[in-house]
Amino acid sequence: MLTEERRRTILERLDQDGKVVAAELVDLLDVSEDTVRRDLRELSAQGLLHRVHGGALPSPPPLGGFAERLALAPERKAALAEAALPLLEGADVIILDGGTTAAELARRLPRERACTVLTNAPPVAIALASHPRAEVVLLGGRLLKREQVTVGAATVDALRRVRADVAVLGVCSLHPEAGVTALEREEAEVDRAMVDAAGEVVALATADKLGTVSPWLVADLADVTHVVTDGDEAAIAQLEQAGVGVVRA
Amino acid sequence: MLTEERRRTILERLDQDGKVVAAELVDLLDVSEDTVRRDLRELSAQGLLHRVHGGALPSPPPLGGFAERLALAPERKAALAEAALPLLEGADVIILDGGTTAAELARRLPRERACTVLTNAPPVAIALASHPRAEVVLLGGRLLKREQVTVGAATVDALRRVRADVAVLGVCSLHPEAGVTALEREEAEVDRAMVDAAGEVVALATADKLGTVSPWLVADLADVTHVVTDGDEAAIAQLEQAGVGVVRA
DNA sequence: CCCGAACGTGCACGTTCAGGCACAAGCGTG
DNA sequence: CACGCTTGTGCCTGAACGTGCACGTTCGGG
Repeated sequence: MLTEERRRTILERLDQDGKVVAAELVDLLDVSEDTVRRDLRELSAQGLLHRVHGGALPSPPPLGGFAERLALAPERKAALAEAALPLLEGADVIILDGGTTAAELARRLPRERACTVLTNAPPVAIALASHPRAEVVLLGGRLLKREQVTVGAATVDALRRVRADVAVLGVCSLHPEAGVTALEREEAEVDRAMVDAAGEVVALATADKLGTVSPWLVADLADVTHVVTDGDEAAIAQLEQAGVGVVRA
Repeated sequence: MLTEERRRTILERLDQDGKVVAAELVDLLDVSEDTVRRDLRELSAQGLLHRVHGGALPSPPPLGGFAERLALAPERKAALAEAALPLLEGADVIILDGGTTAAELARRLPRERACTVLTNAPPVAIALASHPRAEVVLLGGRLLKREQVTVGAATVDALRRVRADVAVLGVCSLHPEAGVTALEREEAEVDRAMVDAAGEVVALATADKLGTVSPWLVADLADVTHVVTDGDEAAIAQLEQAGVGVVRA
């Protein structure tokens, strides 16, 4: 393994996990502890990471649009995103919803993956701007500030002109009977258009969203191909009974 | 095997695997190590790959990315943005271009200002998401990764359906005779649509952009209502002589 | 306060590099 | 055809680089 390649791997790892431990890198990279330390020292000198005893942390606190929500249970969102990746393997055209989990997924899209990603979320678009092969299409519309997604007729209209292989939704609420629901009417409209435009629908739902219901319907459970969740087995069983494929994070 | 053919193979290999190792290329191409190193050196000089000890990695995305430009002379950009604010006072509907200077302007828009802002730049949209009164409309389209703006038919089309009071362009090049020009064809197309859609046109240009010309025409100087710049008096005089209102930052 | 883990430094070894030189093949010119 | 020029290649040598090991030092939790 080339030196610089190894250092890139370290930075990638740091970006994904939010930290790196020297001892773990020894195993991962299959080099001596000395080399790891030298790498960390060098990267730190370049300002690319913040060196601490035993490992390193990201140099500037992970910058990005909505850092507040991003800080909320980041490791669970990361796990969800990671678990959802295999579901996208064959897809050429992917629709990505807004939300922090979807943004996490965008950041983790393998660099060698060539595909077209449609999204209505500026943070997702920015995350994908550094991806070397993805073609990114932003769906225009009025910006919903709290959610940082575009909504409205223009967004829905743009989705009507697309056939995607898969849509990934970071859902607000997911209930075995009520299906996928959202807090905002306009967001639900757009999400519904996404479901209609895609062949498969993947729903990302952290445990706290399972079994809850919000006012606006996005999709019946029958429209959802896979649910990716870290919920407990009871909730998962309910979903599976309803005929949905569940992926455990 | 011909020299160029061999180098092509190296690049192919690099694209495929994400890296090439000098020692492996010796076997693959059946030439001496020296020749491989010479090839790598030459390709590196052409900017087609990134040479490292023991092999090569893909050349990093051409510098001048959004994140890098952000750090470039921030105080001058802030001054320009501040100086441009009074020009927007009466405007209800504002078109904001991409670029770091425009993003700075978005951040400085007074919180009590109620207006509608149209932009094709996700970073600008995110900056405005924290603004309490601005209605933000994002123009959809394909994302130009380096510039972090959307371009293409969809973007231009959306602009055709709008009448704005003023468009603010963070210009690439501004020349007393050639007018406003841009480096990217597609960006120029969108900027031109912005100019057409707006009653007034404000161009933001740091000193280093005055007197320069880029390949793609955005607007004649006659179409520009005001230029905001921190350039020297000589350059400013030239512009004023051409009939443009100049605001000094 | 103590002890183990993490750290920096100096050193040795093998690998990789750059530049100089020689040789051969392709090329245009007289 | 002979000639010299250019280009591409391989080999050589000294220098630079990257890595692992050994040693003594510092750090931080119990």
